[in-house]
Amino acid sequence: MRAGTDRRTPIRTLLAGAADGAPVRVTGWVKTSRFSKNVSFVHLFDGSTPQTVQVILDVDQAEAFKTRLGIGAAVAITGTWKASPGGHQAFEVAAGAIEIVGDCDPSDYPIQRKATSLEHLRTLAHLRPRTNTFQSVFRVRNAASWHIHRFFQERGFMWVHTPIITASDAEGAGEMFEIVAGDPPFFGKRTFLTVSGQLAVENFAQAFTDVYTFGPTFRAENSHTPRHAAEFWMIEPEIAFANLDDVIALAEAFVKEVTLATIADCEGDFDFFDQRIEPGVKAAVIGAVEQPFHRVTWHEAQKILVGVQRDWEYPVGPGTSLQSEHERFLAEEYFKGPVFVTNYPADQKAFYMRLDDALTDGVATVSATDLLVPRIGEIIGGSQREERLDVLDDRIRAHGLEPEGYWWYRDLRRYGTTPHGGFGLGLERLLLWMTGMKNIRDVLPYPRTPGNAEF
RNA sequence: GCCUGCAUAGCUCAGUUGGUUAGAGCAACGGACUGUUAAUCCGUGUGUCCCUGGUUCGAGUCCAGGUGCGGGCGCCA
Repeated sequence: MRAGTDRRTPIRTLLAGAADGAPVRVTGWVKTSRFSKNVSFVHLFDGSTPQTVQVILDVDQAEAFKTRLGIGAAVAITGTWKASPGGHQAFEVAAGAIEIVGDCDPSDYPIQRKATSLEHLRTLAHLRPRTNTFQSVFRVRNAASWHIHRFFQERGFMWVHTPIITASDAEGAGEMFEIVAGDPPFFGKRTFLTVSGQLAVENFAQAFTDVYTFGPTFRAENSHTPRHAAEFWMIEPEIAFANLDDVIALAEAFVKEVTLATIADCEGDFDFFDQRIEPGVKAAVIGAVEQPFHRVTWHEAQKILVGVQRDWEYPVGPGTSLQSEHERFLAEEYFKGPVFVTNYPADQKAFYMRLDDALTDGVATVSATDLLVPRIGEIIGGSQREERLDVLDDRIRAHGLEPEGYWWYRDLRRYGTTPHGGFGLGLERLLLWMTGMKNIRDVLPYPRTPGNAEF
């Protein structure tokens, strides 16, 4: 019986430099295998790296196990780490003992040793993590999540676990899923799944100064696009004693550092995206974050759009709103990189965004910003918050809401309030941008979209 | 929610103006061969042509409805 410490050596660790001749125990799943008269090869993956490890079988081992070492089989192999005569790897495992831990019949295993469409793999959400693409996607998702926390923690931000269940039924960010448990209602009032932790986290910013949330968020919108999901993960920092410029500076530093650190951690995965998913994406993303992000006011952006000779599907200019086609033009063609659009008309934005002191071209604006990136469009929405109670009340009423319903949010404006702000960033949209993946359903482990919650 | 496209073998697809036994590549399986690398070569099998109804001598093909999936737009992250 093996000792607990001998459970396995991750393939990533082996490839990073195990000693020649060292005894190893490698566990994983068969990626491919080739059998011939003299020597046979089995390639294993275990999720620790995009690379496989090659295992060498002698004639007797091949004869004994060849029918059980097809794609998908779970195996544990003890053997020796030794230099490889083959051209594609420096070292390999010479098999000693071979254990078939879990058989897998290739004739009806849904994952094939060939290219398979992402659409088809969505119907195999339980098995697609074993494919190259999803191995890379979810390693990158993990690395990005880690660097998101690291970015904030290194700067003294406190992670606040804002509630999933909320009674704020008008957070202004979309349709909500209602919780129907209990009759009378379990919580004594109507409750919903959160669409944003922002209102809740603002309170903590007025106590801990720099805070953030990072967790699942829910929208009951009937959206059918590659960029929308009913359940997604959002990062929402909130900072006190801060204005819109501080929020933008934070957002820019955040996107840049998280992106570069994630790519540095997952070089092999990004090489895969670059070669198989979106040619050129790696250099384009790195290039984008090595320069200052552009910045333009909403009114300036409209002037740019009006000056372009183009048949817009939607109108541009004063009184219009930025549509997807306009956002993509600004990020992809005009600025050719990430761009912050600021100071949107007040009637286009949520009630909690701070009203600017002066009108622009006769239009009331708010200290809000969206970060637009090529291919994706908006990945960040943020603002300075309205800290003046009388203005906030006017804005709440202007949105057809009742100030009384926001009594605790309003309280913050009465007791030692500060100028403050923050932003929300969709994790999946950041991942789409970094990796070149095209559909949000392919960067969520088990995507929830209208009509789809099978897994 | 609006608009639009698609549905044929395990997967990706072709299938002509409606015509008789519906095809290819890959995968799988069998064999040969090879320190192989998405190996290569030879061979083998594979179908509720999404469902229901209609038109027709005859429907994978045309029509209607339904179902499923994708894409564009809106909402937003």
